[in-house]
This record gives sequence, C-alpha cells and structure tokens, in this order.
Amino acid sequence: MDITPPAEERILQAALRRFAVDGLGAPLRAVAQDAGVSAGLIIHHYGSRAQLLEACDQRALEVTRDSKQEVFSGGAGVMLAQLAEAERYAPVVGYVLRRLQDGGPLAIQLVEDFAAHAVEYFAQGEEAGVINPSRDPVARARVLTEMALGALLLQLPAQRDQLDLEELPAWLRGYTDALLVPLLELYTVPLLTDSSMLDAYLAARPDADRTTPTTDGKTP
Amino acid sequence: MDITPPAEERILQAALRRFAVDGLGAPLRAVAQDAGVSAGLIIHHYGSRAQLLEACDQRALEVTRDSKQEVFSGGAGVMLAQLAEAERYAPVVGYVLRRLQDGGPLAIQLVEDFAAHAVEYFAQGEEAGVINPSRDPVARARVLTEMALGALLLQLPAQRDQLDLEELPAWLRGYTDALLVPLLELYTVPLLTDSSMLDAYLAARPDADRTTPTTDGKTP
DNA sequence: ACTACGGCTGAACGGGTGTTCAATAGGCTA
DNA sequence: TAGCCTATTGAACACCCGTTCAGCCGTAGT
Repeated sequence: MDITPPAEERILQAALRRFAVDGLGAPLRAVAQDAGVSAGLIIHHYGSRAQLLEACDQRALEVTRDSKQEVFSGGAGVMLAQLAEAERYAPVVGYVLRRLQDGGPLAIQLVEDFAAHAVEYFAQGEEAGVINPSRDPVARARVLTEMALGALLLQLPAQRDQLDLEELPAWLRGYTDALLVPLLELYTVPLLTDSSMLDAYLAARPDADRTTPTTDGKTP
Repeated sequence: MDITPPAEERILQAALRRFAVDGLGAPLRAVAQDAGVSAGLIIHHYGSRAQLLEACDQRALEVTRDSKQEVFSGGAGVMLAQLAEAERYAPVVGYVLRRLQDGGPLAIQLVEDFAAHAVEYFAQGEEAGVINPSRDPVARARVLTEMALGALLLQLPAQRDQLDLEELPAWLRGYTDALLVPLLELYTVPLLTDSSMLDAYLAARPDADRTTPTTDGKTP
C-alpha cells in the first residue's frame, strides 16, 4: 500500500518537513537522507539549494491558497491551525511559519494573500451586519492579519529550536484556544472607553481619507 | 574627542550592531573586523560565540528595561520605535528585533517583560477611566503585546536581508504611523457589532475565570 | 544484443565557520 | 632591571556546507 512517490516529489516533501522542523537553514544532506537519496540528486533535480526553497515556497503557496475557508475573524492564525489539523498538511504549515520567520519574497506574498482575503471576508461580515464598518477597511484587514500572524510567529521561539510536527496541531490548537477569549473580548468591548484619542489623532493629521474623500465635517 | 572604549566594550557594541544588521548568524570575523580586533580576541574575552550572544542579550535586556515609559497602548512596538529615535540605541533595537526573530530564552523573556509592563500600564489606564476593564486583564495585556510585537516582527522580512540601522528609526516611525489610525479605530469602535459571538463561546466553555472566582451568574 | 540515455551515487573540491594555540608586545610589580 | 601577567595576534585545525563531476546501473529503443 505504501507506494513510494517518485524521487523528485519525495525530495520536496522531505524538504518541506525538514525545513519546518529545523528551520530553513537545515543542510541539504539532511533533506537528502530523509528522502533516501543522495545530496547530489537534489541538485540534479532542483539545480540548487535556493531553487529547492523556491519549489517549497510555491508548494506552500498552493496549499494555503487552496484552503482559504476561514471560520471567523481569528484570522490567518486560526486558518493555519485548522489546516494543520489535517496532519498531512502539518509540514506545510510548519514550513509557512519558518518562512514567515525567515523572510523572503514569499513571506510578503503570504501576508498579502491573507490580508486580501481578510478584506473580502470582513466585507461579507459587514454586509451581514456582524462586523462594524471601518473608515479604511483595507488598512484594518491588514493590521488584523499582521497582528494575528505576527503573534503566532512570536510563539515560535517558545518552542525548542526544533518544531515537533507531531505536536504542532495540538500546539496550534492550544494556542488559538487561549487566544480566542481575550481576542473575542477585545473585538466586542473596545479597549478605549471613548473616542477622544482617535478624534485627537485624526484632527492632528487631516491627510488621508481615501474611501470618502473631500469634505467630512466630523471633527468637532 | 573620540576616546575609544576598551576592546571588550568595543567588541560588544560591534556585535550588537553587526548582529542587528546581518542577523544573529553573522560570522564572528565580521564582528571582529568592525571592532578592529582579531577573531581570537573575541573568544578570549567572551569564551565562545554563544556567550557573546548572551552578553548581547543581557545588554539588550538592560537597555529596554531602562526605558519603559511608553506613551500609550500602541504598546511595545511604539516603545521600540521611540527608543530607536535616539540613534544611539538603534543597534540595540535592531538586535532586539533580530533576537525576537530568532528565538531563544531572551525572546521569551522580552515578551514576558513587555506583557508584564502592559498589565501595569492598562491597570493605570483603567483606574483613570480611559480603558475598559477586562475579564482577564493579564491575558488581554499579553495578547495585545504579542500582537503589537509580532506585527512589527512581520515587517522585518519586507526589509532586505540587511537591516539599515541609519534608516531604522525613520522606518519604525513610518510603520507605527501607518499602524496607528487603524489600530486606534479598532480600539475605539469594536470589530464586532454585538457580543453574541463572545457569549456563545463563553457559554460553550465554562472553565476559567481566575480573577473573579466562584459564582458569577453572568451567562444569560 | 547492443547502444544510448536519464536517474542516481559517492567521493572530492573550495569556501566559510568557530575555536585553539604558540608567540608577541606592553605595562605593572618587585 | 628582571619577572610576570594580561591583552592581542595570526596562523592553523577541524568541521560543515553547497556544489561538481566522473562514473555506475537499469531500462527503452533499435
């Protein structure tokens, strides 16, 4: 029943897994050993280490894009947690975290993706009447996405230098669970008691109001 | 006028700077060259590369602890931005970012520190009547801190693989400025239109209520 | 059956790393 | 002055890394 995939695919999966566990700095030879091939073969198929990472990036992007049915505004973090539940995808989720940690074009791309999706998602919620409108929906979605993703990223150091993919789903679930109540509270009852701070800051810089331009006489 | 500090201190400053610019993986020899000494001397003074990093950690911790006068609930991110304004501290701020990125005990320690300070800060605000109370102030402070710090961390990849310490203050300021309006809005008008989500989730798990224990008949 | 070819290997190369160590220079003490 | 301790160096060592390359092997084509 265990038909082994062709070497090229086996390498990519091993790479995803190993990079997730040990970080993107993991040596090629470790990947090779995991895939049961020689280091040379990786180069033969992918050209170079950098290109192997690119292949991993693309795979990660595909997987995350194919699973953009979030649950609620817990946002990107929750989505990743859900995705990891399907243990088949745990390596990809781990890799995504590592990639966000390490930077590179994909990191930006991913955040962009998630943020764009959040915009759409919030717009739906707004129409349904469960989410309050914003003076700048795009900025709001971006901030919330970056915060959710960033907070998740900040949990990474708490793990050992090695990520345990077996426990990753449980760990992510535990984290999102702990996060959820304070977050929901924050989304329900505002942090600040009145709008004086916002008003003051808005009055101090009468610059951008891209959605509703020109005249608004809201400053008291 | 340019009295050069003793070599040991010069090494530490060079290390802070170089690690901030190139990441914690920067070679010892690069640090040595910046400090105008040989690589061997670094080992002679600090024992090993790992211990040099520990020394950097301790220095960073001291500096951040000595400057914990935040302005408002923009939180840790804003504080770091302010600290970087004093260009003298830019290397330390850069190092802190790199360290948060890389993990390790200090990363946890720093978050802990910031979160603890946020608790205190929020409590003051609550007493002053500008901040709404929370059912779990510690959790709230932690979440907000992790989010602010994490979001900042997520901006790092957007920079090149090298951090430009000259531009770091301006960059941080630009980021916090862009962040501020959406964030203030989020803190003023809640994301969700009603408390149904929070209520539902709270009803589903009648577990922790650490601050006000025993009986509270708040679930409708 | 012979050839050609693509997947694949293992050894080797070249570069970069942290660390060691013998040796030097310089200032303090006796 | 003689001795000694510390700061400092530069070369060397041992290791790990990505990449190269010559060659092996099995299979498909003729």
